[in-house]
Amino acid sequence: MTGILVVDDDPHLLKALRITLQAHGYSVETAPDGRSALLAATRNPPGLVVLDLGLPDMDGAAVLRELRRWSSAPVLVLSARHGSADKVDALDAGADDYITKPFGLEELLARLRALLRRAPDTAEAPTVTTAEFTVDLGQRVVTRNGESVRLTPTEWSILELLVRNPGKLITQQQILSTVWGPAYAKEANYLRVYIAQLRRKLEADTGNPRHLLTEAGIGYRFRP
Amino acid sequence: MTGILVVDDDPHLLKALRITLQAHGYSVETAPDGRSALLAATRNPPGLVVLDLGLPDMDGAAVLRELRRWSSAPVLVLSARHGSADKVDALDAGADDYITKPFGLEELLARLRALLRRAPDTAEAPTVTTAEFTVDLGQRVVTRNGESVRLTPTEWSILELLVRNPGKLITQQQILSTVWGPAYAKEANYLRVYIAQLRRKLEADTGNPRHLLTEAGIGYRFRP
DNA sequence: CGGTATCTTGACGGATCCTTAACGCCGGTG
DNA sequence: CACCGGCGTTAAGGATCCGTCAAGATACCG
Repeated sequence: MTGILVVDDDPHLLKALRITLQAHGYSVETAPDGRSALLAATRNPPGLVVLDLGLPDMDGAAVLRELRRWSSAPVLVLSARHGSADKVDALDAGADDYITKPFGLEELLARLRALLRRAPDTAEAPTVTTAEFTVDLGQRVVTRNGESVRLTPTEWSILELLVRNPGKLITQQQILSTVWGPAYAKEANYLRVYIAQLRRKLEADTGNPRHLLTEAGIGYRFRP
Repeated sequence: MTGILVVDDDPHLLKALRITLQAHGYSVETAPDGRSALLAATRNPPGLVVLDLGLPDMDGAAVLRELRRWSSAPVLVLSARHGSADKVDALDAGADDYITKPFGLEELLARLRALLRRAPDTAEAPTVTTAEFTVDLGQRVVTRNGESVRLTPTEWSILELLVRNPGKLITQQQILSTVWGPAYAKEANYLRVYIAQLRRKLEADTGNPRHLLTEAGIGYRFRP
């Protein structure tokens, strides 16, 4: 769910945009002026910014330049001014697109899609590290002592579930029903086999596991 | 010096754009219709495309889609049509910007700068190298032992997808749906055949692949 | 219209993975 | 101390998946 920051001093337009964008699956934040826009962007970095040029407190271009000092998020500029010089200034100040009011919502949405299509994936590649091995959830690689470890699909599913909830206790039923499906919630045998295989591949001392811990009678837990 | 391909059926506009763009330091190629545009783009991949929607031989959107099959260069669409639906269609077909005729040259140039600012540097070598072969993503050329390797379009699509994500595991569904389309997500047979062909052309020991690795039950992975 | 390159489809042996069962260990319980 | 349930380990069978090959279908080009 991409986060969009909408900056405009017209409350009606702000409300309309918020509703429309949220209806299309975006997470929306709004700001009525430049100062609060920069504050909001710092507090919760957006994936895209819709910026009106006519703000009460500061020049839109100034907001743009300030934002560009640290953010590379795409910026779509709204403006009531049709002049060529205004467009050139905004685009050269770091804006990625420029449309004039009044505009069609469909066009705005299409331009947002085009901009987001280009944007580098803000989706971070989480990689969990322990003293003995590292799990790269993005690349789907497990490394131990510098060498990559071969995991079967089932082994990976279990490890991923545990690693995505570090320190948290996952019940056997949870593992079984997410990996094999709800119908297999009673097959605790499977788990014993696969946990053993994971330990053999990842733990130094399989007898005394340090990261893949078992809670007798309940489930398992991953300790970083 | 970035290469720009300008596609328009109006000779006067073509000439004016060529002169203006060259004056601003771009290298310009022109095409009067869709067919020759695709040909020119294949022969000399441009860093950006300016595309008129009203072409004599084929629909502009069709040219766009065909181009997008292999090129990720930014596309700026020109059109005489102001309708919202036209803009949405073009943008969703893969265009990055859309301006209506008549337009100001200054605005066009500013929008080109904004697009090129985002585009991955074609100047830097988008070429991936392994111990045994090199893949030039810009020129669409694969070299092995100093000799260029002939790849079919399908082979190239698969290799490109894998090479653009080095070390990352790509599932069979991902490959099938990006290369053949989402409807073919179940045809794992195709993959087996084409992966075998790629290995025969690129790997020294087909039985022990060193770069095109298979992850049983999941997908494939490219190791640099 | 003929020829070439490419894509699709099917079949087979071999490798990998999942399932299942059996056995030993440990801690708790009566 | 004997019993028992839960867990770890191992290995064998069967199911699934993969690599390979080749023939037929299709698209492309002169």
